[in-house]
Amino acid sequence: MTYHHGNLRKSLLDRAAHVIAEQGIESLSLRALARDLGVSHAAPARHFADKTDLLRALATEGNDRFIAYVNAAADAMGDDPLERYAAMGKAFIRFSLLYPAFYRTITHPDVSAHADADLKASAERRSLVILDAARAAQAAGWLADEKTEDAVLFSIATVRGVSAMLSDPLRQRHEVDADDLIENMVRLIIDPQNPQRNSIKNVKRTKS
Amino acid sequence: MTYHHGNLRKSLLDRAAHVIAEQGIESLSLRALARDLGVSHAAPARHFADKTDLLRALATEGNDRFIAYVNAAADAMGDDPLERYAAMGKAFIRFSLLYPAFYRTITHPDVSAHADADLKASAERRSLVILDAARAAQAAGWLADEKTEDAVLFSIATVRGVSAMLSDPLRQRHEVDADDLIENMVRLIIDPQNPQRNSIKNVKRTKS
DNA sequence: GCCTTAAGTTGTCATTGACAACATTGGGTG
DNA sequence: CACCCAATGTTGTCAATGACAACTTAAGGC
Repeated sequence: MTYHHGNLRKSLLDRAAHVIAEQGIESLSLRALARDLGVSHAAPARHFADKTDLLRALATEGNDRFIAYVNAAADAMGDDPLERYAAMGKAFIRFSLLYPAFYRTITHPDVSAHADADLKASAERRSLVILDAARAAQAAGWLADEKTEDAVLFSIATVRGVSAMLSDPLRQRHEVDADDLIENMVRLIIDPQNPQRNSIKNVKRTKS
Repeated sequence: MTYHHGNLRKSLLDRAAHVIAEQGIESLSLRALARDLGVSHAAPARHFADKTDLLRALATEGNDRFIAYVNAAADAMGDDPLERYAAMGKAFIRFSLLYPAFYRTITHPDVSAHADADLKASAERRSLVILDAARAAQAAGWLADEKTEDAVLFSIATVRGVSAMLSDPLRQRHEVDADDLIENMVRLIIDPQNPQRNSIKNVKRTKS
Protein backbone atom coordinates (compact mmCIF):
# COMPACT_ATOMS: atom_id res chain seq x y z
CA MET A 1 0.00 0.00 0.00
CA THR A 2 1.61 3.21 -1.11
CA TYR A 3 0.67 6.48 0.50
CA HIS A 4 0.24 8.07 -2.86
CA HIS A 5 -2.18 6.43 -5.22
CA GLY A 6 -0.20 7.36 -8.30
CA ASN A 7 -2.97 8.02 -10.75
CA LEU A 8 -5.92 9.03 -8.68
CA ARG A 9 -7.30 11.62 -11.05
CA LYS A 10 -7.68 9.19 -13.93
CA SER A 11 -8.89 6.43 -11.62
CA LEU A 12 -11.58 8.73 -10.28
CA LEU A 13 -12.76 9.62 -13.75
CA ASP A 14 -12.79 5.97 -14.84
CA ARG A 15 -14.62 4.79 -11.77
CA ALA A 16 -17.09 7.67 -12.03
CA ALA A 17 -17.83 6.73 -15.63
CA HIS A 18 -18.42 3.15 -14.51
CA VAL A 19 -20.78 4.16 -11.71
CA ILE A 20 -22.69 6.58 -13.91
CA ALA A 21 -23.16 3.93 -16.59
CA GLU A 22 -24.43 1.46 -13.98
CA GLN A 23 -26.52 3.64 -11.69
CA GLY A 24 -26.86 7.07 -13.23
CA ILE A 25 -25.40 10.45 -12.44
CA GLU A 26 -27.64 11.01 -9.43
CA SER A 27 -26.12 8.06 -7.61
CA LEU A 28 -22.58 9.34 -7.99
CA SER A 29 -20.94 10.03 -4.63
CA LEU A 30 -17.42 11.34 -4.19
CA ARG A 31 -17.03 9.49 -0.92
CA ALA A 32 -18.17 6.21 -2.44
CA LEU A 33 -15.72 6.78 -5.27
CA ALA A 34 -12.93 7.29 -2.75
CA ARG A 35 -13.93 4.12 -0.90
CA ASP A 36 -13.98 2.11 -4.11
CA LEU A 37 -10.45 3.23 -4.84
CA GLY A 38 -9.24 2.56 -1.31
CA VAL A 39 -8.48 6.18 -0.63
CA SER A 40 -9.61 8.59 2.05
CA HIS A 41 -12.86 10.51 1.69
CA ALA A 42 -11.12 13.83 1.11
CA ALA A 43 -8.59 12.66 -1.44
CA PRO A 44 -10.76 13.46 -4.48
CA ALA A 45 -10.79 17.12 -3.43
CA ARG A 46 -7.10 17.36 -4.42
CA HIS A 47 -8.12 16.71 -8.03
CA PHE A 48 -11.63 18.07 -8.29
CA ALA A 49 -12.81 21.10 -6.37
CA ASP A 50 -16.29 19.66 -6.05
CA LYS A 51 -18.63 17.12 -7.57
CA THR A 52 -19.58 19.37 -10.46
CA ASP A 53 -15.92 19.84 -11.24
CA LEU A 54 -15.46 16.10 -11.73
CA LEU A 55 -18.52 15.96 -13.96
CA ARG A 56 -17.21 18.92 -15.93
CA ALA A 57 -13.96 17.07 -16.56
CA LEU A 58 -15.85 13.94 -17.55
CA ALA A 59 -18.03 15.93 -19.95
CA THR A 60 -15.00 17.57 -21.54
CA GLU A 61 -13.34 14.21 -22.08
CA GLY A 62 -16.65 12.88 -23.37
CA ASN A 63 -16.90 15.65 -25.95
CA ASP A 64 -13.46 14.83 -27.28
CA ARG A 65 -14.20 11.12 -27.44
CA PHE A 66 -17.46 11.93 -29.17
CA ILE A 67 -15.69 14.00 -31.81
CA ALA A 68 -13.15 11.25 -32.43
CA TYR A 69 -15.83 8.56 -32.67
CA VAL A 70 -18.06 10.50 -35.03
CA ASN A 71 -15.17 11.63 -37.23
CA ALA A 72 -13.92 8.07 -37.49
CA ALA A 73 -17.34 6.91 -38.63
CA ALA A 74 -17.50 9.61 -41.29
CA ASP A 75 -13.99 8.88 -42.55
CA ALA A 76 -14.74 5.16 -42.75
CA MET A 77 -17.60 6.07 -45.09
CA GLY A 78 -15.58 7.79 -47.79
CA ASP A 79 -16.07 11.13 -49.47
CA ASP A 80 -19.74 11.45 -50.33
CA PRO A 81 -21.06 14.26 -48.09
CA LEU A 82 -24.51 12.71 -47.77
CA GLU A 83 -23.13 9.32 -46.78
CA ARG A 84 -20.74 10.98 -44.39
CA TYR A 85 -23.46 12.97 -42.70
CA ALA A 86 -25.67 9.91 -42.39
CA ALA A 87 -22.77 7.95 -40.93
CA MET A 88 -22.21 10.68 -38.38
CA GLY A 89 -25.86 10.57 -37.37
CA LYS A 90 -25.65 6.84 -36.79
CA ALA A 91 -22.40 7.24 -34.91
CA PHE A 92 -24.03 9.87 -32.69
CA ILE A 93 -26.71 7.45 -31.59
CA ARG A 94 -24.31 4.54 -31.22
CA PHE A 95 -21.97 6.63 -29.10
CA SER A 96 -24.83 7.37 -26.73
CA LEU A 97 -25.51 3.64 -26.33
CA LEU A 98 -21.87 2.58 -26.20
CA TYR A 99 -20.65 5.21 -23.73
CA PRO A 100 -23.77 6.11 -21.76
CA ALA A 101 -21.75 7.67 -18.95
CA PHE A 102 -20.05 10.16 -21.22
CA TYR A 103 -23.20 10.82 -23.16
CA ARG A 104 -25.38 11.42 -20.14
CA THR A 105 -22.77 13.66 -18.61
CA ILE A 106 -22.42 15.68 -21.79
CA THR A 107 -26.15 16.24 -22.03
CA HIS A 108 -26.84 16.69 -18.33
CA PRO A 109 -28.43 20.13 -17.81
CA ASP A 110 -26.76 20.64 -14.46
CA VAL A 111 -23.32 20.05 -15.94
CA SER A 112 -23.95 22.36 -18.88
CA ALA A 113 -25.25 24.99 -16.51
CA HIS A 114 -21.93 25.06 -14.68
CA ALA A 115 -19.66 24.75 -17.70
CA ASP A 116 -16.20 26.25 -17.49
CA ALA A 117 -14.08 27.51 -20.38
CA ASP A 118 -12.67 24.06 -21.21
CA LEU A 119 -16.07 22.44 -21.36
CA LYS A 120 -17.50 25.27 -23.42
CA ALA A 121 -14.59 24.99 -25.85
CA SER A 122 -15.04 21.25 -26.28
CA ALA A 123 -18.78 21.69 -26.81
CA GLU A 124 -17.97 24.30 -29.41
CA ARG A 125 -15.61 21.92 -31.20
CA ARG A 126 -18.28 19.28 -31.18
CA SER A 127 -20.81 21.66 -32.73
CA LEU A 128 -18.37 22.66 -35.42
CA VAL A 129 -17.73 19.10 -36.51
CA ILE A 130 -21.44 18.64 -37.14
CA LEU A 131 -21.87 22.07 -38.68
CA ASP A 132 -19.13 21.52 -41.26
CA ALA A 133 -20.50 18.15 -42.26
CA ALA A 134 -24.01 19.58 -42.50
CA ARG A 135 -22.85 22.39 -44.78
CA ALA A 136 -21.21 19.85 -47.09
CA ALA A 137 -24.37 17.75 -47.11
CA GLN A 138 -26.49 20.79 -47.95
CA ALA A 139 -24.14 21.67 -50.79
CA ALA A 140 -24.79 18.15 -52.05
CA GLY A 141 -28.55 18.68 -51.99
CA TRP A 142 -29.71 17.70 -48.52
CA LEU A 143 -32.39 20.13 -47.32
CA ALA A 144 -30.81 22.62 -49.67
CA ASP A 145 -33.56 25.19 -49.12
CA GLU A 146 -33.30 25.25 -45.37
CA LYS A 147 -31.13 27.57 -43.36
CA THR A 148 -28.08 25.61 -42.27
CA GLU A 149 -28.87 26.41 -38.67
CA ASP A 150 -32.30 24.86 -39.04
CA ALA A 151 -31.01 21.80 -40.86
CA VAL A 152 -28.40 21.21 -38.18
CA LEU A 153 -30.83 21.72 -35.34
CA PHE A 154 -33.29 19.37 -36.98
CA SER A 155 -30.81 16.58 -37.47
CA ILE A 156 -29.11 16.87 -34.11
CA ALA A 157 -32.44 17.12 -32.34
CA THR A 158 -33.61 13.95 -34.00
CA VAL A 159 -30.58 11.83 -33.19
CA ARG A 160 -30.52 13.29 -29.71
CA GLY A 161 -34.16 12.39 -29.25
CA VAL A 162 -33.60 8.89 -30.56
CA SER A 163 -30.71 8.48 -28.15
CA ALA A 164 -32.83 9.67 -25.26
CA MET A 165 -35.68 7.37 -26.14
CA LEU A 166 -33.47 4.33 -26.63
CA SER A 167 -32.16 4.87 -23.10
CA ASP A 168 -35.53 5.62 -21.56
CA PRO A 169 -36.38 2.83 -19.11
CA LEU A 170 -40.07 3.39 -19.74
CA ARG A 171 -39.66 2.69 -23.45
CA GLN A 172 -37.59 -0.43 -23.36
CA ARG A 173 -40.31 -2.53 -24.97
CA HIS A 174 -38.50 -2.31 -28.30
CA GLU A 175 -36.93 -5.67 -28.83
CA VAL A 176 -36.28 -4.46 -32.33
CA ASP A 177 -32.74 -4.64 -33.53
CA ALA A 178 -31.17 -1.36 -32.52
CA ASP A 179 -29.06 -1.22 -35.67
CA ASP A 180 -32.12 -1.44 -37.92
CA LEU A 181 -33.84 1.21 -35.88
CA ILE A 182 -30.87 3.56 -36.08
CA GLU A 183 -30.58 2.97 -39.80
CA ASN A 184 -34.24 3.89 -40.31
CA MET A 185 -34.16 6.95 -38.11
CA VAL A 186 -31.13 8.39 -39.86
CA ARG A 187 -32.61 7.61 -43.26
CA LEU A 188 -35.59 9.75 -42.28
CA ILE A 189 -33.21 12.65 -41.68
CA ILE A 190 -31.01 12.15 -44.72
CA ASP A 191 -31.34 9.48 -47.38
CA PRO A 192 -28.26 9.29 -49.61
CA GLN A 193 -30.14 6.88 -51.90
CA ASN A 194 -32.97 9.37 -52.38
CA PRO A 195 -31.47 12.85 -52.23
CA GLN A 196 -34.60 14.44 -53.63
CA ARG A 197 -36.56 13.16 -50.67
CA ASN A 198 -34.53 15.59 -48.68
CA SER A 199 -35.29 18.82 -50.46
CA ILE A 200 -38.62 20.53 -50.80
CA LYS A 201 -37.33 22.46 -53.77
CA ASN A 202 -36.44 19.27 -55.61
CA VAL A 203 -39.83 17.83 -54.93
CA LYS A 204 -41.51 20.87 -56.36
CA ARG A 205 -39.31 20.79 -59.41
CA THR A 206 -40.17 17.19 -60.29
CA LYS A 207 -43.82 18.12 -60.00
CA SER A 208 -43.86 21.02 -62.43
CA MET B 1 -51.55 29.20 12.31
CA THR B 2 -53.41 25.96 12.23
CA TYR B 3 -51.79 22.72 13.29
CA HIS B 4 -52.94 21.11 10.09
CA HIS B 5 -51.89 22.71 6.87
CA GLY B 6 -55.06 21.75 5.07
CA ASN B 7 -53.73 21.11 1.61
CA LEU B 8 -50.14 20.12 2.08
CA ARG B 9 -49.99 17.53 -0.65
CA LYS B 10 -51.00 19.92 -3.38
CA SER B 11 -48.88 22.71 -1.92
CA LEU B 12 -45.85 20.44 -1.95
CA LEU B 13 -46.40 19.51 -5.57
CA ASP B 14 -46.89 23.15 -6.56
CA ARG B 15 -43.86 24.34 -4.69
CA ALA B 16 -41.77 21.46 -6.05
CA ALA B 17 -42.78 22.38 -9.60
CA HIS B 18 -41.74 25.95 -8.90
CA VAL B 19 -38.35 24.97 -7.48
CA ILE B 20 -37.66 22.53 -10.31
CA ALA B 21 -38.49 25.16 -12.90
CA GLU B 22 -36.17 27.64 -11.20
CA GLN B 23 -33.24 25.48 -10.15
CA GLY B 24 -33.65 22.03 -11.63
CA ILE B 25 -34.59 18.67 -10.23
CA GLU B 26 -31.20 18.13 -8.58
CA SER B 27 -31.73 21.09 -6.29
CA LEU B 28 -35.03 19.82 -4.99
CA SER B 29 -34.95 19.17 -1.24
CA LEU B 30 -37.85 17.86 0.78
CA ARG B 31 -36.68 19.75 3.84
CA ALA B 32 -36.40 23.01 1.92
CA LEU B 33 -39.88 22.41 0.56
CA ALA B 34 -41.17 21.94 4.09
CA ARG B 35 -39.44 25.12 5.24
CA ASP B 36 -40.89 27.09 2.36
CA LEU B 37 -44.37 25.98 3.34
CA GLY B 38 -43.83 26.69 7.02
CA VAL B 39 -44.18 23.09 8.02
CA SER B 40 -41.92 20.69 9.89
CA HIS B 41 -39.22 18.77 8.07
CA ALA B 42 -40.98 15.45 8.41
CA ALA B 43 -44.42 16.59 7.30
CA PRO B 44 -43.87 15.75 3.60
CA ALA B 45 -43.34 12.11 4.55
CA ARG B 46 -47.07 11.88 5.38
CA HIS B 47 -47.85 12.49 1.71
CA PHE B 48 -44.85 11.10 -0.13
CA ALA B 49 -42.93 8.08 1.05
CA ASP B 50 -39.69 9.52 -0.27
CA LYS B 51 -38.34 12.04 -2.73
CA THR B 52 -38.82 9.76 -5.71
CA ASP B 53 -42.43 9.30 -4.71
CA LEU B 54 -43.05 13.02 -4.97
CA LEU B 55 -41.36 13.16 -8.36
CA ARG B 56 -43.44 10.20 -9.47
CA ALA B 57 -46.62 12.04 -8.55
CA LEU B 58 -45.40 15.15 -10.32
CA ALA B 59 -44.58 13.14 -13.44
CA THR B 60 -47.99 11.51 -13.44
CA GLU B 61 -49.71 14.87 -13.17
CA GLY B 62 -47.38 16.18 -15.85
CA ASN B 63 -48.35 13.40 -18.24
CA ASP B 64 -52.00 14.21 -17.84
CA ARG B 65 -51.43 17.91 -18.34
CA PHE B 66 -49.35 17.10 -21.37
CA ILE B 67 -52.12 15.03 -22.88
CA ALA B 68 -54.67 17.77 -22.28
CA TYR B 69 -52.40 20.45 -23.73
CA VAL B 70 -51.52 18.51 -26.86
CA ASN B 71 -55.08 17.36 -27.46
CA ALA B 72 -56.33 20.91 -27.13
CA ALA B 73 -53.82 22.09 -29.73
CA ALA B 74 -54.91 19.37 -32.14
CA ASP B 75 -58.59 20.09 -31.63
CA ALA B 76 -58.04 23.80 -32.18
CA MET B 77 -56.58 22.91 -35.56
CA GLY B 78 -59.63 21.16 -36.99
CA ASP B 79 -59.99 17.81 -38.71
CA ASP B 80 -57.11 17.49 -41.16
CA PRO B 81 -54.89 14.69 -39.79
CA LEU B 82 -51.69 16.25 -41.12
CA GLU B 83 -52.46 19.64 -39.62
CA ARG B 84 -53.48 18.00 -36.39
CA TYR B 85 -50.27 16.01 -36.13
CA ALA B 86 -48.18 19.06 -36.90
CA ALA B 87 -50.08 21.04 -34.26
CA MET B 88 -49.38 18.31 -31.74
CA GLY B 89 -45.70 18.43 -32.52
CA LYS B 90 -45.60 22.15 -31.94
CA ALA B 91 -47.62 21.77 -28.76
CA PHE B 92 -45.13 19.15 -27.53
CA ILE B 93 -42.26 21.58 -27.81
CA ARG B 94 -44.21 24.48 -26.38
CA PHE B 95 -45.30 22.40 -23.42
CA SER B 96 -41.68 21.67 -22.62
CA LEU B 97 -40.89 25.39 -22.61
CA LEU B 98 -44.07 26.47 -20.84
CA TYR B 99 -43.99 23.85 -18.07
CA PRO B 100 -40.33 22.95 -17.75
CA ALA B 101 -40.81 21.42 -14.32
CA PHE B 102 -43.37 18.93 -15.53
CA TYR B 103 -41.46 18.24 -18.70
CA ARG B 104 -38.13 17.65 -17.01
CA THR B 105 -39.75 15.42 -14.44
CA ILE B 106 -41.54 13.38 -17.09
CA THR B 107 -38.33 12.81 -19.02
CA HIS B 108 -36.00 12.37 -16.07
CA PRO B 109 -34.36 8.93 -16.31
CA ASP B 110 -34.29 8.45 -12.57
CA VAL B 111 -38.02 9.04 -12.30
CA SER B 112 -38.81 6.71 -15.19
CA ALA B 113 -36.57 4.08 -13.67
CA HIS B 114 -38.68 4.04 -10.50
CA ALA B 115 -42.06 4.34 -12.14
CA ASP B 116 -45.06 2.85 -10.36
CA ALA B 117 -48.27 1.57 -11.93
CA ASP B 118 -49.90 5.02 -12.03
CA LEU B 119 -46.97 6.64 -13.76
CA LYS B 120 -46.64 3.79 -16.23
CA ALA B 121 -50.34 4.06 -17.04
CA SER B 122 -50.13 7.80 -17.65
CA ALA B 123 -47.07 7.35 -19.84
CA GLU B 124 -48.98 4.73 -21.77
CA ARG B 125 -51.92 7.10 -22.27
CA ARG B 126 -49.53 9.74 -23.50
CA SER B 127 -48.01 7.36 -26.04
CA LEU B 128 -51.41 6.35 -27.29
CA VAL B 129 -52.49 9.91 -27.98
CA ILE B 130 -49.49 10.36 -30.24
CA LEU B 131 -49.81 6.92 -31.79
CA ASP B 132 -53.43 7.47 -32.81
CA ALA B 133 -52.68 10.83 -34.35
CA ALA B 134 -49.67 9.40 -36.18
CA ARG B 135 -51.75 6.59 -37.65
CA ALA B 136 -54.28 9.11 -38.94
CA ALA B 137 -51.49 11.22 -40.44
CA GLN B 138 -50.00 8.18 -42.15
CA ALA B 139 -53.39 7.28 -43.57
CA ALA B 140 -53.42 10.81 -45.02
CA GLY B 141 -50.06 10.28 -46.69
CA TRP B 142 -47.41 11.27 -44.15
CA LEU B 143 -44.49 8.84 -44.32
CA ALA B 144 -46.97 6.36 -45.68
CA ASP B 145 -44.28 3.79 -46.45
CA GLU B 146 -42.77 3.72 -42.99
CA LYS B 147 -43.77 1.42 -40.23
CA THR B 148 -45.98 3.38 -37.84
CA GLU B 149 -43.61 2.59 -35.01
CA ASP B 150 -40.73 4.14 -36.92
CA ALA B 151 -42.71 7.19 -37.96
CA VAL B 152 -43.80 7.80 -34.38
CA LEU B 153 -40.33 7.30 -32.98
CA PHE B 154 -38.89 9.66 -35.58
CA SER B 155 -41.32 12.44 -34.89
CA ILE B 156 -41.28 12.15 -31.11
CA ALA B 157 -37.51 11.91 -31.08
CA THR B 158 -37.24 15.08 -33.12
CA VAL B 159 -39.56 17.21 -31.01
CA ARG B 160 -38.00 15.75 -27.90
CA GLY B 161 -34.56 16.64 -29.16
CA VAL B 162 -35.66 20.14 -30.08
CA SER B 163 -37.12 20.55 -26.61
CA ALA B 164 -33.90 19.38 -25.02
CA MET B 165 -31.78 21.67 -27.13
CA LEU B 166 -33.97 24.70 -26.55
CA SER B 167 -33.52 24.16 -22.81
CA ASP B 168 -29.80 23.41 -23.01
CA PRO B 169 -27.93 26.20 -21.23
CA LEU B 170 -24.93 25.65 -23.50
CA ARG B 171 -27.00 26.35 -26.58
CA GLN B 172 -28.85 29.45 -25.53
CA ARG B 173 -27.15 31.57 -28.16
CA HIS B 174 -30.26 31.32 -30.32
CA GLU B 175 -31.94 34.67 -30.10
CA VAL B 176 -34.11 33.45 -32.91
CA ASP B 177 -37.80 33.64 -32.37
CA ALA B 178 -38.73 30.36 -30.71
CA ASP B 179 -42.06 30.23 -32.54
CA ASP B 180 -40.39 30.43 -35.94
CA LEU B 181 -37.92 27.78 -34.94
CA ILE B 182 -40.63 25.44 -33.72
CA GLU B 183 -42.61 26.02 -36.88
CA ASN B 184 -39.61 25.10 -39.04
CA MET B 185 -38.67 22.05 -37.04
CA VAL B 186 -42.16 20.61 -37.18
CA ARG B 187 -42.42 21.38 -40.89
CA LEU B 188 -39.33 19.23 -41.39
CA ILE B 189 -41.17 16.36 -39.74
CA ILE B 190 -44.52 16.85 -41.43
CA ASP B 191 -45.47 19.51 -43.92
CA PRO B 192 -49.23 19.69 -44.48
CA GLN B 193 -48.65 22.09 -47.38
CA ASN B 194 -46.36 19.62 -49.13
CA PRO B 195 -47.61 16.16 -48.29
CA GLN B 196 -45.50 14.56 -51.00
CA ARG B 197 -42.39 15.82 -49.23
CA ASN B 198 -43.29 13.36 -46.55
CA SER B 199 -43.46 10.14 -48.50
CA ILE B 200 -40.64 8.41 -50.30
CA LYS B 201 -43.18 6.48 -52.36
CA ASN B 202 -44.76 9.68 -53.64
CA VAL B 203 -41.40 11.12 -54.55
CA LYS B 204 -40.54 8.06 -56.57
CA ARG B 205 -43.86 8.19 -58.31
CA THR B 206 -43.50 11.79 -59.45
CA LYS B 207 -40.11 10.84 -60.87
CA SER B 208 -41.21 7.98 -63.09
C1' DG C 1 20.88 15.37 0.63
C1' DC C 2 17.35 18.83 1.50
C1' DC C 3 13.14 20.85 1.21
C1' DT C 4 9.27 22.51 -1.30
C1' DT C 5 5.05 21.17 -2.62
C1' DA C 6 1.81 18.01 -4.71
C1' DA C 7 -0.96 14.44 -2.99
C1' DG C 8 -3.24 12.05 0.76
C1' DT C 9 -5.19 11.85 5.67
C1' DT C 10 -7.97 12.71 9.82
C1' DG C 11 -11.35 15.54 11.81
C1' DT C 12 -15.35 18.33 11.71
C1' DC C 13 -19.74 20.75 10.27
C1' DA C 14 -24.12 21.67 8.02
C1' DT C 15 -27.48 19.64 5.11
C1' DT C 16 -30.21 16.06 3.73
C1' DG C 17 -33.34 11.80 3.44
C1' DA C 18 -35.25 8.49 6.19
C1' DC C 19 -37.25 6.64 10.21
C1' DA C 20 -39.35 6.34 14.99
C1' DA C 21 -42.03 8.02 18.67
C1' DC C 22 -45.15 11.42 20.06
C1' DA C 23 -48.99 15.23 19.54
C1' DT C 24 -53.10 17.27 17.63
C1' DT C 25 -57.34 17.50 15.32
C1' DG C 26 -61.59 16.58 12.95
C1' DG C 27 -65.04 13.45 11.38
C1' DG C 28 -67.55 9.18 11.78
C1' DT C 29 -69.92 6.14 15.06
C1' DG C 30 -71.97 4.48 19.26
C1' DC D 1 -73.47 14.47 21.75
C1' DA D 2 -69.34 12.59 23.32
C1' DC D 3 -65.74 9.56 22.16
C1' DC D 4 -62.17 7.73 19.75
C1' DC D 5 -59.22 6.80 16.10
C1' DA D 6 -57.06 7.62 11.95
C1' DA D 7 -55.07 11.16 9.30
C1' DT D 8 -51.91 14.69 9.61
C1' DG D 9 -48.17 17.19 11.63
C1' DT D 10 -44.11 17.51 15.14
C1' DT D 11 -39.77 16.63 17.55
C1' DG D 12 -35.80 13.83 17.81
C1' DT D 13 -32.35 11.05 15.89
C1' DC D 14 -29.16 8.55 12.60
C1' DA D 15 -26.24 7.66 8.74
C1' DA D 16 -24.53 9.51 4.44
C1' DT D 17 -22.81 13.18 1.99
C1' DG D 18 -20.19 17.45 0.23
C1' DA D 19 -17.24 20.79 1.71
C1' DC D 20 -13.63 22.67 4.33
C1' DA D 21 -9.51 23.04 7.63
C1' DA D 22 -5.37 21.43 9.63
C1' DC D 23 -1.98 18.05 9.53
C1' DT D 24 1.21 14.27 7.21
C1' DT D 25 3.86 11.97 3.74
C1' DA D 26 6.91 11.34 0.00
C1' DA D 27 8.84 12.46 -4.55
C1' DG D 28 11.50 15.21 -7.51
C1' DG D 29 14.21 19.46 -8.55
C1' DC D 30 17.89 22.20 -6.68
